[in-house]
Amino acid sequence: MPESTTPGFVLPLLLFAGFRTIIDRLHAELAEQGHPDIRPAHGFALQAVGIDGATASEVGRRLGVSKQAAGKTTDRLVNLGYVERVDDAEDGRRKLIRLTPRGVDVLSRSALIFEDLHAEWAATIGVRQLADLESALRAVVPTDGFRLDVPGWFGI
Amino acid sequence: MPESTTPGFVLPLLLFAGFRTIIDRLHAELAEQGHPDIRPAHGFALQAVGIDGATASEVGRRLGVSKQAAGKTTDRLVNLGYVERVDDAEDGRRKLIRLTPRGVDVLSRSALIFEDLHAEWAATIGVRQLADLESALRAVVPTDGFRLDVPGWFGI
DNA sequence: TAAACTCGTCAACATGGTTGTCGAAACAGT
DNA sequence: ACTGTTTCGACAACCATGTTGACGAGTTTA
Repeated sequence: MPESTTPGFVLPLLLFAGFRTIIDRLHAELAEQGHPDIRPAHGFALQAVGIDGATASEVGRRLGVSKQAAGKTTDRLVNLGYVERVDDAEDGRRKLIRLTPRGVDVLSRSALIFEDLHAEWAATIGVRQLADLESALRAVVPTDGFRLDVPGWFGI
Repeated sequence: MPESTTPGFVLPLLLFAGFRTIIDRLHAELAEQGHPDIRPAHGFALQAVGIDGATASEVGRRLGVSKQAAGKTTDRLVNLGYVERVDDAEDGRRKLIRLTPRGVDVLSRSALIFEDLHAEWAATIGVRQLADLESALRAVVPTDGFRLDVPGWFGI
């Protein structure tokens, strides 16, 4: 029995490196496809806004940050042309954040790129191995961290 | 053919969730063991300083950030008592950053906690499955260093 | 010796987060 | 119908972590 034990600190580094690899490739692709200014945090925020739109408070709740932080990220996304704020006719306090066509475009492009990257990983390590990797991760991460399964990601 | 394909965007979320799970548990443990003020970015920086010490420029290079950013992180670590700056007798420009005993303590505690968490994962998904997960990740991540230059996006 | 490089630091700024506060609007209970 | 509570978005101050650009001082090199 070889006992080739990996030091424990390597595991988080590998997980982080895997995440970074995918996200960096995604944003390199997006930059080439006409979205050079989008940043990872923007992607998460757009996903939280979703196809149906949401208020800043709701976005904050979905992302697990304060409504003020969500408001500031929204400011940047408005500035970049990815979302817009619309007054809610039924509730004078609310302002609905809605994806612009450009926002929808970046989300649908992201979905395609994610599929490509997923397929690339499958080609590198094997379809079965990738499925095993995913199911192993599902088993060890707490399930509550996953409200980000936004339908708007492929949807359109 | 079942084709129960996971959507591509789930993979990075799983990787990120796995990383976050480990790092959050690490810091909860460290807080209980007398290091409540240490943050993930500090851990990476202390690791880059290492037992032999390093200059700010060298730490920046190891972490993939500017020397100015490394200097600022060093300021915070000095403030928290984890490192100290020592003038280099041989080179008047340099100031060696060295771990204090407290800095060594947090690194060795972290190593133990990482081993515990690794063993926990092994118990949950199986030793073999964990080894497969690690070797799959090694196959898909580029072998060069890890860049940590995106502030704020995993709670650092 | 003069030029070029390297070191640490200062300054200004961007990003993404936090708390606290506050007015306006909506809601709930008497 | 009035009143107290809650929620919404916004403002302000602040923190942590990054970035460039500049610069004096020390070291290396041609």
